Amino acid sequence: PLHESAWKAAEASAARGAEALGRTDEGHWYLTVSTTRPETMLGDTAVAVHPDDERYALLVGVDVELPLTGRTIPVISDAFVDPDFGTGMVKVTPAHDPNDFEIARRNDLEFLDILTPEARMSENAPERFQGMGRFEARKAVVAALEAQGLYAGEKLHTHQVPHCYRCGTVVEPRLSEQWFVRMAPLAHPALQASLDGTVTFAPTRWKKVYEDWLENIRDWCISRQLWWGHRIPVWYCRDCDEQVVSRDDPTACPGCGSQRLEQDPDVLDTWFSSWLWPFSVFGWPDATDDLRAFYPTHTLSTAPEILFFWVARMVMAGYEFLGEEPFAQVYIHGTVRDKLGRKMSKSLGNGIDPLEVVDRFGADALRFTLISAAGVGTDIYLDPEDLEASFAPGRNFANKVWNAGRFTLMSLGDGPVAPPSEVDDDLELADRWILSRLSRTTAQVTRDLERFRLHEVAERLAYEFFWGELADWYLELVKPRLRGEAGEASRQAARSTLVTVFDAVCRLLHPLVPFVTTALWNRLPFPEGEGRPEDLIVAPWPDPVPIWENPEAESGLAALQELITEVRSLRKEYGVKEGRGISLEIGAVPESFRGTLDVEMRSLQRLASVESVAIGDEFQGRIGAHAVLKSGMELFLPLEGVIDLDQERARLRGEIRRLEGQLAGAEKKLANESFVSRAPQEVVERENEKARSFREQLDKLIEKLSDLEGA
RNA sequence: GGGCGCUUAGCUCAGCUGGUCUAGAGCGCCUGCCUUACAAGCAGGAGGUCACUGGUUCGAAUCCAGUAGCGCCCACCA
Repeated sequence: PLHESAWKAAEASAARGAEALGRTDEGHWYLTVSTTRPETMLGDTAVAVHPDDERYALLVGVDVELPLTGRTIPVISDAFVDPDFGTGMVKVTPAHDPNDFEIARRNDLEFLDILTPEARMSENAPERFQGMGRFEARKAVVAALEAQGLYAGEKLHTHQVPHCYRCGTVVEPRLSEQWFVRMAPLAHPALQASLDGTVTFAPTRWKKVYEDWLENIRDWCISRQLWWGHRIPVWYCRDCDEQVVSRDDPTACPGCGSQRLEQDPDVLDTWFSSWLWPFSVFGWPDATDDLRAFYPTHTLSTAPEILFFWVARMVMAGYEFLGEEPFAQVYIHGTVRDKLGRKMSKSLGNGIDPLEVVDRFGADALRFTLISAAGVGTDIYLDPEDLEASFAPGRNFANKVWNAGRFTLMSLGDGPVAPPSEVDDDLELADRWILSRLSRTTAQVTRDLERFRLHEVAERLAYEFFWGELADWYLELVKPRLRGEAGEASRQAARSTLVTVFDAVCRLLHPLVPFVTTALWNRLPFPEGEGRPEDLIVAPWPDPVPIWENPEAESGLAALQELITEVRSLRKEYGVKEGRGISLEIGAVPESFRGTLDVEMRSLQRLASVESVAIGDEFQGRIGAHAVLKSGMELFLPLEGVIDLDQERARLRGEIRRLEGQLAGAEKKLANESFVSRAPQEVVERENEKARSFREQLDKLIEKLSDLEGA
């Protein structure tokens, strides 16, 4: 209800479309406001409108009677109010709403706390409501308004209310006294550290998030009403106004000498101790050796949701207490989520028990799986219901390392191992190849680790290098040599190479699969005269060895692989049983591959499972499987009686179609004037080379096909 | 409401400075193998209009804009 003195203004306002205004049958003016929490009206100390809202301009400053309370409160204006929401008029409850609290501070309003800590109506509420719970009071207030004919009705309004993260109870804001830390002076150096690159973030997008928060820094409430924690070191004197802040428990008030001191019942926010972590773990505030040796640290690895709570505050504390940043890099890893995208958490109970994973798949499998899933800036989705799907690959890899390691140790035997430099002259293609691959892999993996590209490390080092190159090819290639079948010099060269490579790969893999690599490395013989580090975990990280990098060995072995793979593929295509010995004929051998072929003849026979290999080009008119490799090399498997000619023709046609497509693509590019003139020379050259190779293969295949058409 | 991210094979995801990408891996699937390191394995295979539309460029999964869908974080209007 409005005081009669304001009725004139009300009438004028109503003419301007003031929606909140109404009039009783008796002609009394009143205001209607809406709320989702009717009981809070008992604590209202104003009604607010927007300063630019013409409809209500005349009413600002008038008094209204607040029903049920006997109190009179003013209409005020504040920019917070949204004129387009509801009637454009808001009730203001400073003690029980954060926004209203701010409005009250700006407008010098009263604060009336009508709730007890237990969320019952306090002595500040009208007597008839005192002691009621808030929900009970809500009903009672509505009923009381209704009884007085002051209730305008209700309307559905969907909004979100804060709930306790543990018990789900609706949280009511309530005025209280808390300790705060003034943050602006602390934030400044922490912001500067990011701006000037002293502290960097990976992925880089977190840099902006960090800086935005510090630029809009708010004071930090450090009081917590919890049972556990560091108690706030403040004592209040019961006999005077003195407050004592002290490290030691004071016994008497320094102001009046009273002994009646009472410590603040609250405890400190957990982060108030956690932000000291980078140096408190080293014994700070004592100037310990550890602190000198290890502070500042290098990289902090942490989760995105505590970037502000913890990371930013550690940087602040670092500068504040030690004058130096606590770490140079912050790596923000992904969050592990369940199938529905929910963060795995104890309270949701949607997590995976790491101990169960360790039990079923092994600790290395757990670690490896998470690393191989850790794409930069991406979350990790795992299905708690299907651990097999998530962790089997990790277990399989660890198992592979174990088996390859067992084989390595067994094959090396006991004799002394020569350092690689001493067997240099005896190194064979496979040795030179794997050393070359090792050096390149080392360089790549080191770079990937430095850039936190952990999943790339898993892919390149574990799958491509260890499994795909070392286990699948090198170990297979050197088996006979390790058995001594190619002579002692060859055996020693292979042993030396294998020890070198296995030692290095254990060091590289150690961060991914620490347990299995340690178990193997401890038993790995070391070359004569080479010092053995104390333990794998402290063994120096391998460096790339540029003199090992050997493009000829790599291309030679690649050609050998292609040859072997093609033979295997053809055998399979025509269902040639494992046991059945067949012969292989190779033609058009490139000059550069002749030497390799001679030397690796045995490897070829063994790995392609062919009984004999002949070099020649008398394939014309003969029945069998034909193929042409990238280098133009031709191969022929005489399979008369086994091969189905229709199938062979179809296969050749398929090959021809594939090559024609590739050739067409390359030729189209090369026919494009602007490609030839604008693309870098080497790109054009490469395209030319591709086209040439496609054409050569194509010509040969077409010839073979036409050869068969007549048969 | 503000900010950010994602969309590529049946599934989970790589693909960095545009050109070896007619696009890879693991799992799953098909075929053949218990080959004295490994069947949790070996060998061979099938499977993709790179969400859509437009733009930039000699050239786009990749860069830009828009659209659709999915998701995360922060704030929260009585």
